[in-house]
Amino acid sequence: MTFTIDYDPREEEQNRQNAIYDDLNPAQQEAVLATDGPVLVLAGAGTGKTRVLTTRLAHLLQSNQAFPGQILAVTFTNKAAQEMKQRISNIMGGIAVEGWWLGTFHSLAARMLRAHAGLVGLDSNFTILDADDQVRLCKQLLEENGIDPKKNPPKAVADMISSWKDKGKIPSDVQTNEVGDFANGKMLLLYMQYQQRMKVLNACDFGDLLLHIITILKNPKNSNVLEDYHRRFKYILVDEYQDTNVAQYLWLRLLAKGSNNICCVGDDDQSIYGWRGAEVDNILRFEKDFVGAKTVRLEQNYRSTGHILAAANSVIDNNSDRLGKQLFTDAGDGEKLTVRGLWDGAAEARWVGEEIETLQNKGSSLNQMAVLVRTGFQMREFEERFIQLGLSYRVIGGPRFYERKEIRDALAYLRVVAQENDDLAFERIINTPKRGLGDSTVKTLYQHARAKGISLYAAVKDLTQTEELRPKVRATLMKLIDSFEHWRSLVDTLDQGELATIILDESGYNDMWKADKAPDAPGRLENLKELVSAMADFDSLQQFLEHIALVLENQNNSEGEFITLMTLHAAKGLEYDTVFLPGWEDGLFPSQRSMDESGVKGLEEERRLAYVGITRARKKSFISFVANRRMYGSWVNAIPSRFVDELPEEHIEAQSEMGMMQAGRSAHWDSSGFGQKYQVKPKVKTYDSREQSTVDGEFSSGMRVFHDKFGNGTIVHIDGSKLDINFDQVGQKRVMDSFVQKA
DNA sequence: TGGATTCGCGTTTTT
DNA sequence: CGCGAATCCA
Repeated sequence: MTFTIDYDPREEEQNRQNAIYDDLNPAQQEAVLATDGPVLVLAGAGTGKTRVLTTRLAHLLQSNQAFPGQILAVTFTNKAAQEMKQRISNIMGGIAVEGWWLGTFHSLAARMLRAHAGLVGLDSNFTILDADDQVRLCKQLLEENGIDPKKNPPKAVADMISSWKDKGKIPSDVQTNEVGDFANGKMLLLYMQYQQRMKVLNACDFGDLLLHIITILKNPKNSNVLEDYHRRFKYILVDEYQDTNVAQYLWLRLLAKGSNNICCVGDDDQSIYGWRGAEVDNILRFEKDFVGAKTVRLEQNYRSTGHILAAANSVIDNNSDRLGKQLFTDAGDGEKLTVRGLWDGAAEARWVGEEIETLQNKGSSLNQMAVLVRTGFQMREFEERFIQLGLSYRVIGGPRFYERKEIRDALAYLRVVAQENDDLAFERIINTPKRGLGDSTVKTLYQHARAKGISLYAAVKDLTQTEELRPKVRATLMKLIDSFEHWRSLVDTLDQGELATIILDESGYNDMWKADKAPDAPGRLENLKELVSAMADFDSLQQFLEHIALVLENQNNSEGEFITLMTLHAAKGLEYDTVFLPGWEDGLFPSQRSMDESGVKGLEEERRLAYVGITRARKKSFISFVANRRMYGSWVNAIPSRFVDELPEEHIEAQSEMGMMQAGRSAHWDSSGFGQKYQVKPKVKTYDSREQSTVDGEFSSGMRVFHDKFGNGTIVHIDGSKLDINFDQVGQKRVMDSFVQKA
């Protein structure tokens, strides 16, 4: 494999600096130079992790300890991989480098699996299914097994299967006590059926990429394959090690057994992917599994100023489950964090907008600012405000290009061309655009396919040879098959962009949108054009399909100045001068769901997320929370996050808008500011109809308030009970009477 | 079969 | 509130 990187001589000097070891502190040097044997680098936020890993790689090459292709460098995100490639290429003088093994777990595993697909009963041109395909497949399986998809959501089934795969478990590895009574206790059966279907579809999901390759490498029959990789990889480097799951760990361990030269860099305090199967325990296991492992700690933070680091340290200190690091900085105190309470989300967005403009007026660049939210829906309010203010912004991790309906449809056509067994893709477009093939036809086709154990596409071919279908339907299907055969014959002669254009025209898909008078139809046609031009960058159709399945990137960011808007998860590994952290309300952040599902563990992971958020800032962090947040079109009364309480006063500058917060005799903010320590407990009087008496209570997070258009007659749910509430809203003040309606 | 309309429910986080 | 899915009607 070859990749070429644009070489910018202006960057050369700066990038060469990355290779100068004298410039590193002693701990960093140790991590770079200890090339023999296993090394675990426990590195805090902003301690130069990436730099150490990159320098180590460069050092291995420059000292001729390894050639390109002998180093396996695994990153967590594709972006990190690109960055690493860029930096190393610059260090090495911008040459094209042959034989690189650098990328995410999934892309590297996919590459390995293509080479050995036959060993697990797949063709090397297997399709990679995305999350949506997985869910649809699960739904089909539920229906086939007569399990109610309403009680047992297909998404939950897919999640459960994925979590087994994350743990490196094939169906026979699953213990009976792991199954539970979900899906009528048939989860294991569903998992087996799911895997069978994947073989028929000649497909893999994300988890399979790793799982299959582990299965292959573990099997003594394939010892030659494993030995081959052992010979090949002299050094293994892993970034963001705290986020590896068990499957990834097993994969690494198998590959590292050869040379025993493995270097993992991670920070247990930044482990934020537990919900996806990441295990911090992998760090602990490392020292047990790789005997004689050297552990290096990086504790000097070069990113943030004193107050920011102290606040972050103090928050993370509330976690009990830590390996323990104490970060320090020489950068001076800098500015205190600003903590602000506001009335509602709109006010919060207005305030953030003001602060941004103030910073801009002082000469700060938008490129050095970011707004980091807990969940995606929080973004909307900021976008609206930024548009009003004319602030350029960019959203990372929002609705993705490749998840748009029109793009997925177009891809489905291409997938069927590339691989005719891809039932999920075929089903998606069999009647798109409308061809008069309805549910009942598809059902007949599926019945035939199931009965004969063949794919949907093959079933169509079969049935069009018989008299079973209505003549009109039969003719339509024959035409469709002919089209696909035709397009497939063009794969080798046309480039994939041209092919896509032909398919979109001949299938009538473009026409469908041209005829559509919906306001978003022209935009969809634009997106399709964009898709075609994006395809030009790839060597083959299959390569393109694999790229989009694994590398779900957003459109590349244009030139100019933008403030970045993204989730805390997406902010991993990034840094900005100024960071805004809105929505610090209990239930939102920490997320209620995380706490309900995982208890203290969940809470600690949320706290690590807070730690990640604060430590993204070099110079200044703004934290905010609101009293009222709109969710699902109704209002939720919120109380400040417990993480706000955990910020030490000496590092904080607290602001409040008490005039706005004061609220009659019920829901109110403590007028002494943030109460004892920022905590604010709105109070509510309730009338309990069973007790026939009035009770004083506190608003808790998660209570839902449904306003009618007058602001009255609203309902609050607490643990299933309902309250009717009357609001008198005068200006910003509100008075609330409540009584229990039903318990 | 397809279009129109109502219904019901959701929002963590993502490779 | 807003979207996809189920349901209803031509």
